[in-house]
Amino acid sequence: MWSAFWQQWRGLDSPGQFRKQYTMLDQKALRQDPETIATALEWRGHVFDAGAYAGLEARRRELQSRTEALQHERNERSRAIGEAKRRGEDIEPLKAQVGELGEALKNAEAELQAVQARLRDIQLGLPNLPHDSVPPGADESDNVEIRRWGEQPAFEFRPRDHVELGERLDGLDFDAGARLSGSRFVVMRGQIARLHRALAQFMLDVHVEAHGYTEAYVPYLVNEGALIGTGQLPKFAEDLFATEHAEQTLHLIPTAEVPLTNLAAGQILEADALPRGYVCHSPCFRSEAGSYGRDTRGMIRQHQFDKVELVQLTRPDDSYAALERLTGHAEAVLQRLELPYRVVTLCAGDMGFAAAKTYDLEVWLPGQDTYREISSCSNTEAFQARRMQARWRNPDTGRPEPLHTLNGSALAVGRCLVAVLENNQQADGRVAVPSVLRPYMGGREWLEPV
RNA sequence: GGAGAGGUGGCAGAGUGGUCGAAUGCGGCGGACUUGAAAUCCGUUGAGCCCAAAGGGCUCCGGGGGUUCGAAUCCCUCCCUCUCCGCCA
Repeated sequence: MWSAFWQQWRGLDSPGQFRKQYTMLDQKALRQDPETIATALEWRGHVFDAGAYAGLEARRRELQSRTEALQHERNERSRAIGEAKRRGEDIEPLKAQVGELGEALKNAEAELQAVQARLRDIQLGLPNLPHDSVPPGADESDNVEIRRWGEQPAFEFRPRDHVELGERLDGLDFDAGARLSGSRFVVMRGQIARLHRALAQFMLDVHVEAHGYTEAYVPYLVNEGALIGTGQLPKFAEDLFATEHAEQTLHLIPTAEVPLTNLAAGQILEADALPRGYVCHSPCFRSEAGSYGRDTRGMIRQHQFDKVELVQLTRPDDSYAALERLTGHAEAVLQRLELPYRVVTLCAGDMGFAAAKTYDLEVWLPGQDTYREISSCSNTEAFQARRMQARWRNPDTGRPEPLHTLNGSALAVGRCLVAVLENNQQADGRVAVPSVLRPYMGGREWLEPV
């Protein structure tokens, strides 16, 4: 897998360069204070053997010094041969001397490479460090609700869930999805398909026109380099759908965050180019390995779903303010749709691999009588930026430094459709079209049972 | 898919075995000249890593491998781009 990956990653390639690349945590910190890092990682439930790492790191340092000394000697001697040759002297004795050097150098280089590969593997497997403001905890139950918005609708009847509503509206067909592709696929038709499209269009327009994001259209198949950059690989390959094409592996994107964030890969952006924001509507493909039996009913958890994704690139000192803004942009969509929701700060143990801090937006679903995740907004700080070499030129130092990347769903279109159906249902089975969506629905105010 | 050409620093573009991290031009930055600007002239201008106090060293000319004392330069292979033909939305 690795050789193919390196080949695919252009510009981020040489042995000299990959030393610093594809690490998520700061190399210097890892080197200088692995114990502290181990403690911080423990906090989010990851075991890191600091002692073993420090040992490997010491070995690397020794090997690198030795290798570079040998390279230096080779360069010197080769240069001397060149000069002797130009002067017309006999170079055979000189050549014999260097011959022995070659073997030692070859061995040193091979050893160094092996150690570097091991270090890289460890580094790539380490999750991000939680930010100081992240609450401790092991799982979902330790997440902290920080605010609620909107009123949960009071029904004078037993509210139906979206599966039932979708059936009565003749627009959600899970059987057809299963016949075509298998479980966790759905076919939408008619007024529901249109509502789905309206939601995506509406969200795009809000983010472009009101929030200033740049709209993007991206590939839905990406190479392994991109997935390493954002942190899906090497650890979470089983969550992805893979394709083989022309002897290279491409994966279906699990989120537009992957292509969008990787737009900055290998780049050095000028300070005045930040912050930069992208919005993209795309399908997302997830194998949902390990979630057997969970959310099997309805379209809460599908192999394929649409999402409008926000990505921001910021200066490091601005990323936490940007996280608040970005979360607000996602909330704005729910507010305009008049859907009740709450905001939750994920605890250290519940955060995704790349995140330093995450807010989840959970929308009220009457059919389930609970709040369900509809958006996840994260600051990954420099984690992804280091892996993909996304940098900015810091005017204070004049040097290229990793920038910060953020991402958030705004929103998951399928789950949003579910929320609209369930929250806006009437006793007679009709569903009110939120007023902001009516222009996208040909002025239509109601979805009517067929 | 077939035939051909090519991938070099922010861009353009030289370099076909040795002192090349790389000519030259443009762009950028600093300075001179100018009331200011333009023009002109001078200087400067890639990234990463190692040891480190200064300083020294290593790596990178699409990726990987090979030949060689020595590779941007030769060989193999993969990827990408362009032109023509075919096909197609």
